[in-house]
Amino acid sequence: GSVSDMLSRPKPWSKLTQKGREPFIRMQLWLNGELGQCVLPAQGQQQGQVLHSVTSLQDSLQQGCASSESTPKTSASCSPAPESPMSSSESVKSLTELVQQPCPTIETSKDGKSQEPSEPPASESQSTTPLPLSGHSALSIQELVAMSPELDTYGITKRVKEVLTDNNLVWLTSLKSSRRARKCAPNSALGQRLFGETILGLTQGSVSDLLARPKPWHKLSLKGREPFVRMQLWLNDPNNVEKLMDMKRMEKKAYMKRRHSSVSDSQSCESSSAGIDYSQGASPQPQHQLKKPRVVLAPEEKEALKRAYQQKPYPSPKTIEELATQLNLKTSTVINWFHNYRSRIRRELFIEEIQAGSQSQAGSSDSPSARSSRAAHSSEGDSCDGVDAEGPPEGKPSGPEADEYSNATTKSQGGPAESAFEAGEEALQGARSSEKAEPFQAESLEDTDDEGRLRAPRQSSPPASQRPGEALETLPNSATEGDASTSAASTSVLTGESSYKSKESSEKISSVPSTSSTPATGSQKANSLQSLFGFSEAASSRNTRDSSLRKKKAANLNNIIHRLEKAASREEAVEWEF
DNA sequence: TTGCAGTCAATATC
DNA sequence: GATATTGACTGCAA
Repeated sequence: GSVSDMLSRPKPWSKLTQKGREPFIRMQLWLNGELGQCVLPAQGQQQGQVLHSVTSLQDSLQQGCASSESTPKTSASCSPAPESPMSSSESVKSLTELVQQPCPTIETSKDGKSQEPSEPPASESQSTTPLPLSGHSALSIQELVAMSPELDTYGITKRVKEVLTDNNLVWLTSLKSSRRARKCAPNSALGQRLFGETILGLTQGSVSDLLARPKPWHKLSLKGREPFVRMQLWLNDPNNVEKLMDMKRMEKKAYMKRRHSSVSDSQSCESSSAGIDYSQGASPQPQHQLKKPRVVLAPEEKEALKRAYQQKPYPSPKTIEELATQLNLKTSTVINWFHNYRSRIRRELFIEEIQAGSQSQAGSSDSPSARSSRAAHSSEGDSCDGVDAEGPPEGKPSGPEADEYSNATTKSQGGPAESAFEAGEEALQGARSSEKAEPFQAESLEDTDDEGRLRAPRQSSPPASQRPGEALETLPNSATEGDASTSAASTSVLTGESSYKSKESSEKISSVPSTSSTPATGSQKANSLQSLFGFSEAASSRNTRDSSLRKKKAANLNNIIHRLEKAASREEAVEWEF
């Protein structure tokens, strides 16, 4: 079915995602008949710029089949060529790299009209993929990732941002507040988009996210590490900026050319139905109709979801349904929201930790990644992980950080106990008096049929006293009413202090060995990688207590609830309440 | 089945 | 117009 659809209704190259391009690459490979010849021709100046990657790509291709790690199921259909004897990742790279290579000769439109000119920036930018693999062409990016030492993800992104901003390639939020910075921003900044497309193979949004909220190395999967390895390689490339500048110039040139041609050909373009120019921003009507409108949650809905999250980071399906019903949202939307929120909160916490750490360790290039790694070798008592693992001394007051869980989790919702629901306090003042008697309880959604706890009319913003989830704020007060076993848990959940030994802690502990064992010591490749990446690692692991406390609290809250709930669901699901 | 990692892409924000 | 945000999706693992 997919094949039929693809053959009858191919999407233009410029509209295809990397994954979507894969089948066309495969078809092209198949059409070429010989994988070694399937290196897609680079155009003009781009060719030189992609020389390295093309060379390595050819190396890879000549090894054999261009299978894809991401699509192992289809690798059999790829080509009869044998798998590379060197390593599977060689062939893995080939297609992955291919997808990022220019493909001007591939015509995906049915009428044979090349789509390439329709969006030169995309195709051209992708054409370059100037992975500085020179000297390492035998290594695929996956190999590099797999064998790379632990990288300082935060440091890398910091340096990338510095390099880009120093060269006026991008301008970042941190600079936005400065008018001077805005003035300094180039008129046509190269930006995250081109950097992402050419260097990382990611979209602008992903790049932005990645640069702003890098995850620690030890928490990244192999795939997740890839962009950082690419960034590191790019940083190591002495001509990185020049290449990007060239790219920028080419893109601008192509843009001007396209614009010029589009103006002169506007008539024909408009009249062309088959060759609809998808990339011109004039999305075709049929496609537009097929598009699902993006769901945008209203602030009150978000608030309600956040409150629900604070009660139950891992709501049961029934709770989700209740939430969806009462917020008039799709169940999948609520599910997605919880997934995304949990995921993003974890990253927020990491960033906070970094920032707190960097503040207390000015001038240090330390990173949580590095810290966690060091902690594996350091004494438990004072190391970051040791602290994390052990948590704060029992009963030790958290002091001013008591409300940082919420700051980390919702940025504005106060602490888990008294301050846990301070967000929107003013708007909710009335609610407290009027509806306090009927607090929202996530669990109660499951156990009762109470209505009116979450009223979030999608069309209009309700008055303060009727805002959805408002009654949630009273929930913590009821949380200590559980039985003895739950009481302790609830208390810890509410205070965010005790019982810190949470999943997060154990996760971190378990992650330590993995990070410390990343490189294969003694391996020549590993050694060369060490020199290749040349990352610096600071030696300090002190003063991470404050930042780790935040992390502890949030992790504690989220995971204790989840674990206890799971345990409870096995035994006394009905009685379990917070 | 559930949760997560990673990512895209539409949209909001600056 | 560039960047930030975020809902949705895919693939994977437990």
